[in-house]
Amino acid sequence: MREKVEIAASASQRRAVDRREQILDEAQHLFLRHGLDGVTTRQIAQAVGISQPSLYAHFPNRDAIAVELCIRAFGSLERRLRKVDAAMQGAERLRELCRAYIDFGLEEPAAYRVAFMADIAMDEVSGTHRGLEAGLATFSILRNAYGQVIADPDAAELAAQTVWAGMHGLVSILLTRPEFPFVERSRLISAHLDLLLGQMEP
Amino acid sequence: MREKVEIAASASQRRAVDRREQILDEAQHLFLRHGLDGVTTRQIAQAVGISQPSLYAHFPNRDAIAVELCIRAFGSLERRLRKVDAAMQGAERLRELCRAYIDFGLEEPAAYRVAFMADIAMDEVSGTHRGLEAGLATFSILRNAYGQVIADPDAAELAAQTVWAGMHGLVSILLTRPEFPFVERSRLISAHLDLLLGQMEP
DNA sequence: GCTGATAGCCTATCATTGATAGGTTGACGC
DNA sequence: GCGTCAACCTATCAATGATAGGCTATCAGC
Repeated sequence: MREKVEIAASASQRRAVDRREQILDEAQHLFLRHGLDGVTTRQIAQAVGISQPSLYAHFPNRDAIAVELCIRAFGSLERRLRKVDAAMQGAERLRELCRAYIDFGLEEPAAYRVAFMADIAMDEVSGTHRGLEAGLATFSILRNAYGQVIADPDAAELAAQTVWAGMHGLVSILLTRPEFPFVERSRLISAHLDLLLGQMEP
Repeated sequence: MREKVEIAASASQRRAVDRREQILDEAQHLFLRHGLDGVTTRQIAQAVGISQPSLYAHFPNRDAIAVELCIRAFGSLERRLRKVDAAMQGAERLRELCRAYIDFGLEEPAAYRVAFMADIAMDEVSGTHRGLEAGLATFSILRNAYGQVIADPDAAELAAQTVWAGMHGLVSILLTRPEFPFVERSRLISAHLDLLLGQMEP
């Protein structure tokens, strides 16, 4: 009897989870094309094929959807970084990690914005620290890579944060102010990487 | 006669300009306290003491107000930079320019957000390139300072853009993700400046 | 089988937002 | 005086995020 209850519950739960995932899929697709502020709950609902209020059975509010997508975005970045992390060593690894980070931002701008630039209420109640946790997990790849090059953990942490901030600056300003007369992009990226990693290769 | 007409016109125009400035003052004050998205046109109108639709006699839409404040923000940053620029020379000047930039971002976060982080439609019609021009004027201070240290203008431009991006990264991530466990702030800033300016002092 | 509970969804409706339409008023040139 | 016009108002829109309350099909328990 107990077993039956659990099976039923899990089946129902699975359906609910499916629908939730479906909502996130469609939301991600829409965000990708129209940006975080260019998508309404009604558009999401229509894409899923349900009514707009039905979204609120799965998410407490619109921001909660954004937080979920933020976590997905970190997941995408994390995969890119892990691939590089596993394939390389030392200074080269650091440089390629940075390059992978920048590539992620420029190739998946919507994801990047949600992850690092969106004004999501990360300090509120609903599962918001999960976004922070996802970010920390991703960041730890960079920190660990620095840990293998810099002995002092504190210094490695500092270096990783500094370099991360530097990369974020380039990516975010390229995304936010594309009308600025930037130097040719690949040159800018290379120069930026040289600057950020210059300390490593004297 | 002609003179009278002109006087009257300019007086009327002056009144209109005053009201416009008044709107901007109140909007700036409100943006400062509640952020760009936390202020409604009704709040601005109430602060000024006029009806909400009356705002549209002075600005085509809400974004136009934001663009004006963006220009004001650049003005504030520009004053800070010019003060440093006039008082120093060489590598020290570069470092203090960067520090002034970072201080601006941290001390006037609302202004910084409007200037560098807001998703204002900078490519639209209404006086939007004025925001870009203001930004370029401000940036030119940094570029010129680099021009006095790096001979090749192209290289100076590249260096200035790179360093600017690096600073922007630190400021913007501190503003956007304050919940991240950053290293102690003054250490982080110093390390970041060391990194960005390291090339200058071998 | 029947039945009561419940998950999942719907329609109807809110309050708030940015924005528009159209009328009123008061100053000013003639 | 009188037309003109700028500045402003009230009334109202459409769109948006969010809530209230009701319908229905599934399913455990008898």
